[in-house]
Amino acid sequence: MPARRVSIGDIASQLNLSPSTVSRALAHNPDVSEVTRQRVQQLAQELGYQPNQVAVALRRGHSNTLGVLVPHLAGTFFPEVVDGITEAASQAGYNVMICQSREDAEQERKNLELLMNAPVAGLLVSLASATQDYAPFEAVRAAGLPLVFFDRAIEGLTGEHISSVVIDDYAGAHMAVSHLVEQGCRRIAHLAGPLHLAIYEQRHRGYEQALRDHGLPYDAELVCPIGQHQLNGAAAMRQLLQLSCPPDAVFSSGDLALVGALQVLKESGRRVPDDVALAGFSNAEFTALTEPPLTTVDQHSHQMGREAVNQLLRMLHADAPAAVVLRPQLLVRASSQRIGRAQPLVS
Amino acid sequence: MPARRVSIGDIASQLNLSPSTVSRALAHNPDVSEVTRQRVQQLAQELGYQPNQVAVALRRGHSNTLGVLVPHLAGTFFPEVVDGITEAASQAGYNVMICQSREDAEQERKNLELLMNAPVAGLLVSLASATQDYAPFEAVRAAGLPLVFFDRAIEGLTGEHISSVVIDDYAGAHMAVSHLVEQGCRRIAHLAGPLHLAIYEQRHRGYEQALRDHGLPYDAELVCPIGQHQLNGAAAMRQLLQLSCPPDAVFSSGDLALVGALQVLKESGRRVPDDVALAGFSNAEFTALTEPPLTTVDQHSHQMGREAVNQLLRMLHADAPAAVVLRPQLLVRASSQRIGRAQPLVS
DNA sequence: TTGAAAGCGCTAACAC
DNA sequence: GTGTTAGCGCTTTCAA
Repeated sequence: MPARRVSIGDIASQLNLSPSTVSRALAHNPDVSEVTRQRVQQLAQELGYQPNQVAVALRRGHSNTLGVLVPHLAGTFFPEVVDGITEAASQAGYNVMICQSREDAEQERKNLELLMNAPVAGLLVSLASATQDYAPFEAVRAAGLPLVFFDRAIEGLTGEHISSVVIDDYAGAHMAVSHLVEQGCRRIAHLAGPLHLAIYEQRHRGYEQALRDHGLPYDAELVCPIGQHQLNGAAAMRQLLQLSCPPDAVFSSGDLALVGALQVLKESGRRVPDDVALAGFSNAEFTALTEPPLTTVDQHSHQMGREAVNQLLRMLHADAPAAVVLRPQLLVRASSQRIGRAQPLVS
Repeated sequence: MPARRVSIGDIASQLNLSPSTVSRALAHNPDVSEVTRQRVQQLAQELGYQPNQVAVALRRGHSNTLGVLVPHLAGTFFPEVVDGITEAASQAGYNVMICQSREDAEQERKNLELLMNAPVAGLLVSLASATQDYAPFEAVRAAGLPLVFFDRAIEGLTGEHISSVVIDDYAGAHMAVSHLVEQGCRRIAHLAGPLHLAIYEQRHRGYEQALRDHGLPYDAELVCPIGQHQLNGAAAMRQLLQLSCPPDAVFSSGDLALVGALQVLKESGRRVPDDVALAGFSNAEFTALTEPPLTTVDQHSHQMGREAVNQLLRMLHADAPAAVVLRPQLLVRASSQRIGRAQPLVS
């Protein structure tokens, strides 16, 4: 027989007080006398009183829950961001409700609706790749609900209560490619992602500009716009090796495609990084486990989550929205390090 | 100026009806006349009426939200389980609230409290590794809230509304080790996890029994109880290679330690699988990316999530609790395949 | 077939 | 200091 939850009314009647007094005592309202406060607190403790958050939310008109909507939880990126969100939210006394759109616009719309009715104090959203229609987000804006986009934002959508936290993809790609040039590479291929997605377009731009900044030509035959999967990376690498003048380095917009390229290079007898140097993007877990370990661009995913919560909290305190751009970090590993490295153990 | 949410009262007054009639019409209550129902539905549609779920939950005394509590979202396992949970819950009309205990008992207690007050219709929990005190779970049981443990359960805790869904770790380990024996391995080492955790203890038992079942001796010097990290696996492998009679195969209770072992083997000039065959546990993403790809035991994580929701739904429909044990699947890859494989491309 | 009224548990304005 | 009252939005008796 489950023990019925104890309510403020229960405490009130046991103490011959009114519910309001009990409520005030529990809230440390200074109006209530010290004696009463103590009596109430003690009994609440004994009875194991827990406030009914639903009633509180109904009364207040808002809850202390933040809604999170991510495309998926596969790979390492989104789980790490969510981790950062959870951590920061919990420190600020908020809890977190997580939904997945599974990269589907319709599912995304449903989840938005669900979260708005949950209800939540604010939303943290990373767009599904399939999203074309931004009407559901207009609805969020119309409702005046604070909204922070992270990683994947809607470029045009701004508003009183809309912020964004993204990474500087352009800078990340520029750093990686510049590094390859500094290691002596002169023909740097690019495994691009789908260029209609902003992040991949930016990385491509960073690649192109870095080449120009170092006086190297941009050669379209070195750019492979592929889906970011291992097999695609392998296929693209095979094609690149067929060129009359094959590349001496590869910069990939994703780590998975780069692993495919690495495998093809090793099969074909090329040495990495001596014959072909490699750099990727995302700092996926496995990049540290390959041989050689892969140079990659870290996206500060955990911090992105924390920062997104910060922005949301700011807006909840009626501060102005902001567009935060985080600077990524290049992790140089053996796959790209030609100069200044230790000698190999086996000659 | 955010448009105020439209409520049942708003619809009622616009239509000169009472709130109760509108509520009934919206709920497809057969008592209400067809005409009225249509008028109400239409206006609700036009005004974009969305029920306030908080009010509904307060009224009903329960919500349509399921609470999920996981130790963390790193790696692939828990995200995949959560994915399965989300999918199944959403199909059944429930939404999901996810919390992380970060492997910390105190955080776990707090989150349980939070979810119980959220409130949720039921709980899906995987224990934090640090949890010793099961009192918070007793409280859940006392409250009569349906609870499903997945992957990491409390062995002793049973009750009217407590189910569990776990994988058969013993069988998984037994399958992997039997496979190694069938491939001709006779001295099989074991990189065990911390044996005070049930899953690692079970895997160790499966390892031991598989040896006995094939008439092989159990040799304690081949068993390394280590933390499941890459460096630990590497260190353990180095030690194993020092033995006067080193192993011809390694079964690891985790994939990460196995990667460490693989790297040490390659550095030392051993061939995998010809000199030393390898098998791991978990089917981590990177096991398909190493060279050679690693044989490993898949835990059906996605299906575990779906099954956990099924069990919860059953209990919500007043069915009896159950203890479900999923059978894992051995994925044979090149790291263990000595016989019946294609000849290598390069001789 | 519809309406009036009560109440889920809590808080805040307003009395006293 | 404390109590009274009202109401958040919804559903569900009960009465008409």
